Amino acid sequence: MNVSTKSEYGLRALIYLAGHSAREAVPAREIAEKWRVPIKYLEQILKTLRDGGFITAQVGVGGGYRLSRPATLITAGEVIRLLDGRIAPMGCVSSSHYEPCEFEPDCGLKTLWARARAALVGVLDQTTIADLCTSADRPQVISLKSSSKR
Amino acid sequence: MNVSTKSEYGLRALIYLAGHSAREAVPAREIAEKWRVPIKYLEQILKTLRDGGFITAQVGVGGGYRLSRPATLITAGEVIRLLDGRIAPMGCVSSSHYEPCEFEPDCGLKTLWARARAALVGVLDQTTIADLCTSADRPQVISLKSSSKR
DNA sequence: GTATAAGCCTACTGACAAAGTAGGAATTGC
DNA sequence: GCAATTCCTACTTTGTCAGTAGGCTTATAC
Repeated sequence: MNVSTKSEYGLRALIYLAGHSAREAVPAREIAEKWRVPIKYLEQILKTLRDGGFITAQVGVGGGYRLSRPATLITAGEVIRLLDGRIAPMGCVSSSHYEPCEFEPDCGLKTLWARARAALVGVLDQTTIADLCTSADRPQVISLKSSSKR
Repeated sequence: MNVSTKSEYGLRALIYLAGHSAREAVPAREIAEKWRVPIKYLEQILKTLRDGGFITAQVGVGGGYRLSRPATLITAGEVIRLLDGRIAPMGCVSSSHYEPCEFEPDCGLKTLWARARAALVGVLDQTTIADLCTSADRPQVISLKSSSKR
């Protein structure tokens, strides 16, 4: 029942980006220093987030990352699914990564896992990055108008 | 976000025991065959469950295990805590295995983890072994009030 | 057109925990 | 005495997580 550091760092990075204007590119180095994460590791995570469509990257001097959607439209659940692979406690009740169980349909545990999953997903898919910013020490989220990035 | 096989096998074992009278000792071998679990591994799990007070063991010919409490009074949460160690997604929101986070109290994620934990615990601590028996193919639990929905 | 600051890409590695294996000792019933 | 059972402890295997490492590519400033 653990969340990986990937998800943790990924969410932190998004929270940090949400505290900056979408006009401003934030370099990975800055995020890494803020949260004391190894930069090379963070780079990998940011790459995944980019491939997942959460952020856009700008190469070169003065480059960096920015959110590609408003923070209100990014849920924790999406991010965790991307970085951790699955939210459900067992594969047999996962929608994104379903794996049948040997004892289906008579496995007494399926009900339990299904309820647990539903409870978890309910929270994670309903909490957005913006929600998380209000409780952090970061400056409040700057309201992002859809700046029509690619 | 995964439940270990220990918890899985442990819960299965308890479900199986719940399908038998408390007067009847069920040998580990029988449980192992039923659920196709390596018996030596199951033995370790049963030992932990015994130490945890969920079952009692009887050594010798005709011996085996039986529940030491009614199935309605054993929750999945207790069992998972015993076998897996912790339910919360992060140590910083665990009551049983609390571990402070480097960024407290300004870590924006704590709220999220706390909500996720509450949702999970709500399900796991409210589902009993008896609830799980009603959906399994095993004989119904003796004198069980059915409360499962959905 | 070169220096520099960024991201991009892929491979490798060390540590740890999960999942099992193994072997026998102790206990009990027939 | 023998067989069935639990009890106990140590060992092993395997896979994943959490990084490390090193170089490549792209963009900007001068």
